[in-house]
Amino acid sequence: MPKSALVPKLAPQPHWKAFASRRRDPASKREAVLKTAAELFLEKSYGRTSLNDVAKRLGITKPALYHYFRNKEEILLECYRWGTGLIEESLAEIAGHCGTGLEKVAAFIYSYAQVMTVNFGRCVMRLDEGDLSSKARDEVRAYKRKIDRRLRSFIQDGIRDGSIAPCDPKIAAFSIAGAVNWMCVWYEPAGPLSAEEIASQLARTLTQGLARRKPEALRRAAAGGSSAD
Amino acid sequence: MPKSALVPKLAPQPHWKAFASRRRDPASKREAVLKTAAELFLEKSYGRTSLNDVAKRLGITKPALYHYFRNKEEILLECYRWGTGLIEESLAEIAGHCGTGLEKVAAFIYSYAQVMTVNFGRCVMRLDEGDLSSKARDEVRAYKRKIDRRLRSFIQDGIRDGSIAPCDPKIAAFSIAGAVNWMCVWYEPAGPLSAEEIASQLARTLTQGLARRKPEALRRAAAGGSSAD
DNA sequence: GAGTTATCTTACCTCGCGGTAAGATATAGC
DNA sequence: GCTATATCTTACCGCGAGGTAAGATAACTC
Repeated sequence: MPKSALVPKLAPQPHWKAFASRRRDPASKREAVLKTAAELFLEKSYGRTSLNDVAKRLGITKPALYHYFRNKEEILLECYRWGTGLIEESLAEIAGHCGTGLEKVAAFIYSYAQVMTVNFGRCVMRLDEGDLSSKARDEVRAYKRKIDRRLRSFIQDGIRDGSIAPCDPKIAAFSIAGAVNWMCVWYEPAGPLSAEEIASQLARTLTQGLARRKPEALRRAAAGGSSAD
Repeated sequence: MPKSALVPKLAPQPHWKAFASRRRDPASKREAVLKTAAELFLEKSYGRTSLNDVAKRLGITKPALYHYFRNKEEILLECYRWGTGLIEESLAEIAGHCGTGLEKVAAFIYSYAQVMTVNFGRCVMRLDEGDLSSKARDEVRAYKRKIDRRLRSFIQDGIRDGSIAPCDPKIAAFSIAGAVNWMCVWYEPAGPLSAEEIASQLARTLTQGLARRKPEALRRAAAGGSSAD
């Protein structure tokens, strides 16, 4: 199904159909609500997105939404949960890999960057936690802290095994997270850069730095930096 | 909520006094409004900060604010302008320095990070542009693009003069900007890390990378990196 | 096909926001 | 002091938001 070249492309098509009929299929309708809500939250922010906006894009009316969610905040929280689920997945994958700390950090950057190209993933880092109730906010924060701890531990591993230069793991982790999270702001799916391209460039720049390296140092790092042991 | 008695510490002291008397001093009162507004915008976001909140913290009532600003958005825009002014200052300073592209990038990171520890500076990168009218948004965006172009040109200089490894300047600039901008989220003035400490660590990590370098490569880079002492 | 139930709509409520009108009050100039 | 003016307050308006009540209607079950 080719995208019509003339239409600005942001224009809606697919999961509107979820509500085309009144057939009983709560699961997929709930999902449709969530996806359009995530879209709108990213376009206009949570605060400026009304439930009427969400309903209109789905071709229904506001009160219908209340058959699938208790209130507006629950929609937001579910977006967060879906997104953190995605991150969890890709993080679990890395945990399996063994290698130097530096390798694990690079893998982290790579897969985390990919998640930041998916709407639910973007929601996690781009939407404002302040819109959540304090209970839900605690849940999300706990999750984010978990991610942060993991990244820091990779960095500490790297310092220990000699693949990473001594540094403050806290600041290093924040700078990596910041660089990748910033994708939420500038990345556009329709843009010229593919997710993989960005992910690998980010991983390289952040681990190797901007500064030019001597060829042998480069070779060493590319090999995994583990040749010293 | 009980507030006046045992407020945490971020709680206000100084420029509340600006409105203690009704002496005619519009300039400093306007500034006081701006500073408390910036504070609140960072604490609760623009959308969740009502003009009543601002007024209350200043010890006055909402309509009094309209003697100093035409509307809420003007307050926000002035916060942006103040912040971009700060960035402009520190950027102009760097433009004077000559050196390798890498050195200029390091200097950029260092001083930009410092701006991100000041409330008005934080406003520029942390507040949501979507809250501005389209005209004001264009103004702010143009300014941000200017900063981005400048950073990219430093990177391109570095690639040309050999101090920076070949890379996509766009992605490199975004990753640097992201890492530093992220400070807006996690930095706390009362925290254990000083602004200088963070700034120099960021400059080092981003230019040199996480990966350990061979001594000679390190020496070479250190000879060209003025900000990492 | 009839009854039941999930689904969705129309109409409405309340609340807090940004913003305004009009009046009170202190300051500044003489 | 007296006046004029800048400053600030009390009272209010309209709007759009999130959310609810109650009824219409389509889809399933038997």
